[in-house]
Amino acid sequence: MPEPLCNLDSCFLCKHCMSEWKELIAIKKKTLLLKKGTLIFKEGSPVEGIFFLTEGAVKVYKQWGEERELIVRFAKAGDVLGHRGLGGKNLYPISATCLEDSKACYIPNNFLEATLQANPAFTYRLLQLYAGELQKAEQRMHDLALMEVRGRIALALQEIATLFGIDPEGYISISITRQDLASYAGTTYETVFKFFTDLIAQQIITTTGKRIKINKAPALQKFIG
Amino acid sequence: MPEPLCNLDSCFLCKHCMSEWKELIAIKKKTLLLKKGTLIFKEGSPVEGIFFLTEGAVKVYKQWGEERELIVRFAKAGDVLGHRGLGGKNLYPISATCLEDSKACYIPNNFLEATLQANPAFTYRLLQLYAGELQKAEQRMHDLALMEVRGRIALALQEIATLFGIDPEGYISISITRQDLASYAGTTYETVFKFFTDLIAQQIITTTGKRIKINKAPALQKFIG
DNA sequence: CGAGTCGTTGAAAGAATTCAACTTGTGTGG
DNA sequence: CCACACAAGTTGAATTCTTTCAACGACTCG
Repeated sequence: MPEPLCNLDSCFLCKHCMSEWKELIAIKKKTLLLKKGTLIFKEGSPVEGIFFLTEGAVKVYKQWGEERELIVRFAKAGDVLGHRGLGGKNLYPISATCLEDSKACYIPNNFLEATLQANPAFTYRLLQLYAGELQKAEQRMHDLALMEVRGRIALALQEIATLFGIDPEGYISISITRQDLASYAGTTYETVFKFFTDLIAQQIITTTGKRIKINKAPALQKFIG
Repeated sequence: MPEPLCNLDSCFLCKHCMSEWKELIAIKKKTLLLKKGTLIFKEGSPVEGIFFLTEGAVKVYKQWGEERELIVRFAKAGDVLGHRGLGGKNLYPISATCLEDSKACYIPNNFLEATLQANPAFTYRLLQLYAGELQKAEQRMHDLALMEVRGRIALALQEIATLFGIDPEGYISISITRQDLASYAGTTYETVFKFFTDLIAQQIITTTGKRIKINKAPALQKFIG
């Protein structure tokens, strides 16, 4: 069996899609380069395949009216994108936009379905992935419905720090706007702002430009618990 | 091929699990009878199988503290229960309780996994089911986060009417407490109450005991739009 | 240099929850 | 059959929290 084509531990594709290796090489070689801000797919457009993100960061969100949006989740290297389109109407129920420069493999539906048939283990693994995402989605549903705003913002910070990690200086390894944070926590820009002012005053967090550092995780936790 | 064992059009099991028919008959014969109010499974307990609901109605919910809960979804005849436990830690992330007398088939994990291996079509179909539920979960996440309370209550009424149908007299075919409605809409009992008072005053809905009838669907829709 | 946008802050308005009181209904024991 | 107690249903008022609005300052781009 050939070596995996990327060094990513979490590359779903390399780890679980061994059966169609030749085609996989072809797909890997056509890795898409996506600039920060690129719209990968848009709510309502037809689904023709799914994406495996191999590098970067992406926000997955739903829009409401012209102004408001809810960020459903963030995706990082190793995550799968657009797989919700599989069942039903074959229209993307959500949009996805790059938060940083990113790389992704695009798997057209016909190849995906061939793989699903030829490789039951892959299908089963994908099933588990879905089950996990369902759990996360329902947890998040719960958080958005029952927690109060400041708790949701604190939780958002914590989750983003865990997901994208922190750099050697202690800053969260992704630059995220207050607007995106608000969209993730299901609140408004100003509310995030005022809460940040509080957090900074209490030295629970520090900001340098758009970089955020969590100084006192336990204090942050208190807003969540 | 033998005839299906239940007349349910939407019985996922009969429609998609043809490969292990003998065992299926055995399972079908052991259909569980569940009285109204029965706790089918509880958050945090180990997953040993999944349920196919063949009759009745079930609420699937998460608890928070001792008092509050969020109803994640309702399940009716034909729906699958407990399948979120598949991936990960093998602990139920949610609880499920019967809203009415119900019937369900229980599929132990070992039989389920044998079926998944022997019957790729079944696995694929399950995958699509998951994708559909993910879409619904994310839509609901969006609704809970961005809509205001009265809109969420109106939407809850609409969804429940669609899901469980209406009887010949026009009443929603399930008796649901205001508390459950509040738990589904992510709000409090009293708020549902006050909104109901409004709706009844405007003759948008009528109630007789615990039965609810929607008289003016368009007027209800206005709170949602 | 000016205009405009973005970031920041305070004050007011609005919405929902909480609290508390009151009413209705139900079941039990006399 | 009645009286009482307790639980459930119902309503109003006040508090709390969040959003919205509006204004100000800073920074950027033309």
